[in-house]
Amino acid sequence: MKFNDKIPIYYQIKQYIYREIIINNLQPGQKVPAVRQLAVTLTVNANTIQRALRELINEKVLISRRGKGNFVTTDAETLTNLKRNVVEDQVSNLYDQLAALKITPDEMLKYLNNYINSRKEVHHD
Amino acid sequence: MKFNDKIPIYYQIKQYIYREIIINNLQPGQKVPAVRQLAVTLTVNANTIQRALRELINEKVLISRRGKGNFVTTDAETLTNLKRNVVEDQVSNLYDQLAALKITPDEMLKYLNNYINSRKEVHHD
DNA sequence: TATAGTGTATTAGTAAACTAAAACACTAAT
DNA sequence: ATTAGTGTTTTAGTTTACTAATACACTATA
Repeated sequence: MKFNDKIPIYYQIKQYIYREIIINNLQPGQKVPAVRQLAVTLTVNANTIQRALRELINEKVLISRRGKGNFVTTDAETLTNLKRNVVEDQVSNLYDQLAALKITPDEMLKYLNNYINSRKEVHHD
Repeated sequence: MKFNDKIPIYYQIKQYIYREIIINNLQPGQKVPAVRQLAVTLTVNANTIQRALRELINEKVLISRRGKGNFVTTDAETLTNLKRNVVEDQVSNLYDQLAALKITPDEMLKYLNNYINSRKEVHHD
């Protein structure tokens, strides 16, 4: 996996697992790959995986069962909040960044429409 | 200044100076505050400021004159590219992040319209 | 020429992230 | 009981970012 060297790897792994849950590659109650397996797959040290998982467990997104594995929560509220928070954090972050460039909301909408529509045209695959 | 502890401070300072130039708080040819002054203003070490400035100088966004100061470039192309790149990087980054969540372009537009319009209503100041 | 204000470079020490290797705790299956 | 597969913890060493303090190079000016 390709990581951004400006952001801690463990943090990017957290976000990766958020995404896998949100798009249902990891379903509620499903077992997450073993720590050592993830370390191989993502080509990082097992301790770095463990650090990401520890935080996800603290956040109740994953449930740890010693000797068995780590499992995606089945709590509906946690899962709902997860998707909402991840999307909203990214959108609000963009909004704040563009606002800091003194771009008005109307200009943002115009620009985003142009950008996204141009990407749609390109995506004729 | 408040920094994101997940991203190197020198890198956030680069982005801060990009912004100051884009919104014309720092105009073409204008002198940037002195290294030691910026260190005080942003409450970081002077070496950290210097590292950010070094990269900006390498990128030709700033021009260094020893004994005099650092100055914003007057090169029109560099300045034009600066604004275009900063905005486009942020927008394309959001697009990619939302696409990774399997959100379609149409859904993005719908969501962004809702979000930005809701922010407009709030901003009755 | 001396001084103050610049940018630049060097040396040293600290903290966080990452890697590596090993040990420990628990579970399931043979 | 033993073994393999899990999660968890610990100890150690490296690298990067950051801070701190100092010195050096250049410019303008009193």
